[in-house]
Amino acid sequence: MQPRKEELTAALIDYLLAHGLSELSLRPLAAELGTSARLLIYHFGSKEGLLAAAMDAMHGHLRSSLQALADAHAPKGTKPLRRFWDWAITAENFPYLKLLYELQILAARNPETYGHLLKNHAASWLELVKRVMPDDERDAAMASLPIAVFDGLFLELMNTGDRKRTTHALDRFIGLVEQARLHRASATLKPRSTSTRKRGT
Amino acid sequence: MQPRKEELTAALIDYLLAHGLSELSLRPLAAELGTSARLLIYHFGSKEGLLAAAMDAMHGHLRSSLQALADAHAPKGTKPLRRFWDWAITAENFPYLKLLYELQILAARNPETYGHLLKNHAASWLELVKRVMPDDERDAAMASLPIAVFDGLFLELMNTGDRKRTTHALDRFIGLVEQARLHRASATLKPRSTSTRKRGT
DNA sequence: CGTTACATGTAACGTTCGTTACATGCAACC
DNA sequence: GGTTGCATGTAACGAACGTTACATGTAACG
Repeated sequence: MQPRKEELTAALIDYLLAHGLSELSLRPLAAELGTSARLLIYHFGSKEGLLAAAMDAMHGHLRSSLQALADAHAPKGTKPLRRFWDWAITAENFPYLKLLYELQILAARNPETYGHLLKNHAASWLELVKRVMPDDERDAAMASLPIAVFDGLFLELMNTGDRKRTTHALDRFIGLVEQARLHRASATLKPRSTSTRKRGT
Repeated sequence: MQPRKEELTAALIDYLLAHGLSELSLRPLAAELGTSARLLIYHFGSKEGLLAAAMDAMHGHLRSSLQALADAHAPKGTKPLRRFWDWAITAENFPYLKLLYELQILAARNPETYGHLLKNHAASWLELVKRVMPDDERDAAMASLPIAVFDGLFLELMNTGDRKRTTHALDRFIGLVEQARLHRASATLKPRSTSTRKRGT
């Protein structure tokens, strides 16, 4: 790729992170990048090619950042979901994820316009969650739940900006799951009063 | 309101439910409604007025439907969150909520364009959740959690259409909360082994 | 019958959209 | 030094956008 195109792609990403996808227009974009609509088409072929290049670069960035998260050794006792959350709400990563959620909504309504841009990150996230989850919780419904909690809290963070409350709520969820896990473990060790009692009648 | 305008509003709502907000254009809309862009402006004053009228009617519809849900007597033992979910994924209500989520995302990015249309249903939902929640769980973080679960699962339902898995995941969450509640209750009745033990050293 | 109010049709306005035609600069390479 | 290839400027294209001007139809009411 020509160096000029790479420069433009980087600036383009910043623009998209700041302005979103739904009202993107070549001329205002070009004005802010200090170039012209003519050149954007020249470098990227079309508006769709421009978006594709930008989203490709974004996915690359996110993938390497996720890899760095996976490589870093976890502070002991920190739950994976919480680590993922902390990673996601970083000043650096938050705008990227925000844009992905926006894209997901747009793609749900207009697949022919935005579908191409959406690598199936939802599916890959689900696999990621399943990988870190204990075996006894590895069914689709239980894997959906942490993702939904993450999605829902991230949405609320997008709309309210309240990092403290959303993070607190996530910790509550983690606490619920942990408590259930401990409860289940103790019930297995000494199956005394739980569900071994005959059903009433 | 003139009768013709009411007819148009009803048809307009159907169109918006089917096509979404982000790519709305007067002429295609008018063509499908069997009228003209000229008349849409005539009746609604402007495109923004048209959207405002449509969203107003939508909120009215949702409010009365929610009221009906509140008035109906709950099947005994059904958790409020599950009742709300069942209500939300109804064939009738689902498109409305889908549009509200779409609007919320768009408004988060372009408040000046879509902000007006967004009655603060997020806040009112949060109040609703707080109202049905036991006292000991009534802090903001714990109230955020059911909403986030609902939002996240609804998002996933929007994107995958998998009613079964998302509903199952919701039941899992309800189970977690219920289990924690029971656990807490028993710990209160016989505070024997939980947290009364001295911290180790 | 004339007036009034709602409704509609035709046509255009000015703007912005993505895209293209055409010409030109600039640096490197043979 | 001429050729080649990337980069850029100017200008316009046709289409679609929201909106408006102007004329007309229709039915109710005095």
